[in-house]
Amino acid sequence: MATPDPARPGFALPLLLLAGFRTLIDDLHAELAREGHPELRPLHGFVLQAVGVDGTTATELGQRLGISKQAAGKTVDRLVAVGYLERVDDPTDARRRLVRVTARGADGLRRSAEIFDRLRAQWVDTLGPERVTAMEDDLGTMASANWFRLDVPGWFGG
Amino acid sequence: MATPDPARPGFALPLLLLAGFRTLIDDLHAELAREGHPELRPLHGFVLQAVGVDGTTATELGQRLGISKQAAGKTVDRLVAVGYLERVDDPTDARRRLVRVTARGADGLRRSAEIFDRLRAQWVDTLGPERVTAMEDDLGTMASANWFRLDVPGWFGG
DNA sequence: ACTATTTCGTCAACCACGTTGACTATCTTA
DNA sequence: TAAGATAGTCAACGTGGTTGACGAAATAGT
Repeated sequence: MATPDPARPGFALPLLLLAGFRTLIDDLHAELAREGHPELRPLHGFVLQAVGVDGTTATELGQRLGISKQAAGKTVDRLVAVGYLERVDDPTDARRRLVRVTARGADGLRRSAEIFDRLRAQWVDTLGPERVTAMEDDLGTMASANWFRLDVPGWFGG
Repeated sequence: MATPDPARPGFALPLLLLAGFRTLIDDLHAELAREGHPELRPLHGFVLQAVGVDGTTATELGQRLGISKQAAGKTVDRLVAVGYLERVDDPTDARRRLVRVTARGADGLRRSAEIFDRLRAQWVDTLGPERVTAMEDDLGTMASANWFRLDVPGWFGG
């Protein structure tokens, strides 16, 4: 695995994709920690993004992330505990508890986007703009069916 | 996120890499389940590969995977329970318990390699051989530092 | 208007995977 | 031979996931 067998080329591709993803995510969170967001974990960015500016409920968040409402609720609990999300009562429906991004959450989200832009720029510097856009196009072609499925830990156990 | 903001191009790249990885891993395990290995989870392939044909110990496995010896030991427990690994005493060192891939484990590993080859061939059919090798080359360039770090759940929590 | 159903959130129990700390047994070294 | 390093395990805990059950509140049907 470490040195892929040339007779077994297929094995390198998933490893390379994972390594590329990890590189970006690790760099993102190292920089986020430097910029005042050390508690932000890789999953949190996806969750904040899925909550969105309009807010949601735990049940709908679960649907967006492809996980159960209970799992979504627990994840919201953790984000609330570190100050990135807040829960407010829905005045029009006493069953619902609206989940909203706090100012701190919005700051983390904005910085994440900026850092990702800078990281992509590094890839462009190294590989050239054509190769990066080609990679994005090709991955989009191959992975379009999985675009929305973000139940990331789900495919690694559980 | 679902429709990446063109003004924030950086955000699409990690999502695409993740989606590509997931696509391959999901397809792999769907096919493995069809071929008689439904218990094999995404992590298991990495572990089997890291054990290798010569076997290892839990401690060394942990070092190879970038996780603690305790975590490696627990993962070995699970793989032993489903028949993919076995533990044998080391005749030269009573402290050590050699971890070896069983015949069933070797079968899963062999099938995984074959399936990955077929999946890569699908990518070649869709994208053309040049684009696939370009993607592999470029990812290898960008991600070379992370090649060995497979403590996958580690970057998602814990 | 009243019942029946659906929906939302939560609790509880459980599983997979990771962590650190402590401990025993064994091997190695001074 | 005593001292130190190493292998494996146990325990407690954290994160992230699952299913099942349940009460409270909204909605639908008669």
